[in-house]
Amino acid sequence: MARRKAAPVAAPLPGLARLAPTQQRSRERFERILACATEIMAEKGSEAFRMSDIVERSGVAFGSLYQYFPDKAAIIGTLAERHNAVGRDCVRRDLAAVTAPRDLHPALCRIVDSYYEMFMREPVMRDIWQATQADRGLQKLDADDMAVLSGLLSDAIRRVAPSVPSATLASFSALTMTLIAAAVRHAITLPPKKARQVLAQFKTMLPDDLAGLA
Amino acid sequence: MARRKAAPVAAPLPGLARLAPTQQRSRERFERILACATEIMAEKGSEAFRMSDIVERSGVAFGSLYQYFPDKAAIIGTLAERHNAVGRDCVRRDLAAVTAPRDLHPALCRIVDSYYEMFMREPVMRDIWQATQADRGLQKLDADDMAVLSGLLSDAIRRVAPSVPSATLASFSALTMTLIAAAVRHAITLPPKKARQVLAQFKTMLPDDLAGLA
DNA sequence: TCTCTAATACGAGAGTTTATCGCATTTTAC
DNA sequence: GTAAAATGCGATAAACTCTCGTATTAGAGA
Repeated sequence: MARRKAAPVAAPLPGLARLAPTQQRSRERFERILACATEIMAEKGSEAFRMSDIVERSGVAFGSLYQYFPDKAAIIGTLAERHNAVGRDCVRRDLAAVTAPRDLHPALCRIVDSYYEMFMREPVMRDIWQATQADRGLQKLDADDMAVLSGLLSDAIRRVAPSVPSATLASFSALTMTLIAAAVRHAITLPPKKARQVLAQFKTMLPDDLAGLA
Repeated sequence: MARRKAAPVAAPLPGLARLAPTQQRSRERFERILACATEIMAEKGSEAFRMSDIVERSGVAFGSLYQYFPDKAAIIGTLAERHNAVGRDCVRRDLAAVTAPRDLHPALCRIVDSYYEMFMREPVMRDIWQATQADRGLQKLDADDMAVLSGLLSDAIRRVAPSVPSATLASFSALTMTLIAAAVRHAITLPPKKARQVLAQFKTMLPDDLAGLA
């Protein structure tokens, strides 16, 4: 990071892109930058990902790059946030099916599968995630995402078991989502067959009733 | 990273320190560098950790620093490896008590507690871990550590249940250790009281018999 | 169509940080 | 005491990220 003086375009969301440009052309370039960034990360890994790579591949100059994104972390952050949003949609969808206490365990299992398939479909997600772990500001972004996921799970459980105490529920949800994320990130490092086996094992460890929460 | 020409001291372990210097004085400086690095990380976080900070605080010149460590990652790697070794000792000790299948669950619970207490005793471990996650080479170091831990668990189970198939056992052990690490890293972000509650919840999710492995 | 203004684009180079190299100093061996 | 090996040093090369003044382009109004 070098010196910083003025924000030339508009109020930036912390760690994310500057406010969207108004002209059509620039919106296209914005997307082009993100697309190139994704390609480069997929090819070279998050570690070797350089601003100069994006300049070279996208044809967008340094100055322009920094008109769209306040810094390098913002590019990674924008990619991460898009993927996180996809993940949140999966979870929302899988939890929507919970209408009775006994639906919970199957729903958690579906989330495990959704998450695993999402990572397998977009291997670059792993690089993006690693890049977010490397930056304090971006770690917060993932922490916030986890908080939302945890909230979604809490809401689903509350729907079918209103008597569970709030504090217990919050702790349980956060832990469960953390473990699901950890298990899936572990699984994607394995060959697919092993991965399925490991995830099956993991599903048996997920709670299949709400007794522990009472 | 800049250019590299020759390894002036000796064959470096990848990601770690160069081979130990022979003289007493230099061995002391080596430790001094690591001690300062730990302090700086604890104070400023892994993100803001600079080689120039170490030079300033330790009084060791740049050239000398790089005589002991091939690069910045090696300093972090050396710290990480030391902490990992402590963790492995905990696990070894806790698993040594397993002499029958029913000892397994209590042993896993003890590991959870040992790990949590280790992190609480040395908060800088969290920064060191984050720094290792930020570097591809160091990620491997943690992966290797996890492989060892997983192996220790496999050995313990094999001792009391020789009939469990190897492949199943390996998958189970790797998953279990991964989940323990994830749960503990989650817990240390919480206030201690909540953390205990979450870890207690987690322990109930750990398998308490070996039926699932048969 | 022309013109004016704001938005967008540009890239040399400033500012940081990591890492090296050749020479100076200290330790060890004999 | 002296030669050789080990260790110490810091200016500076190299690799980055990010900025700033200027050039170009788009779009609204005449």
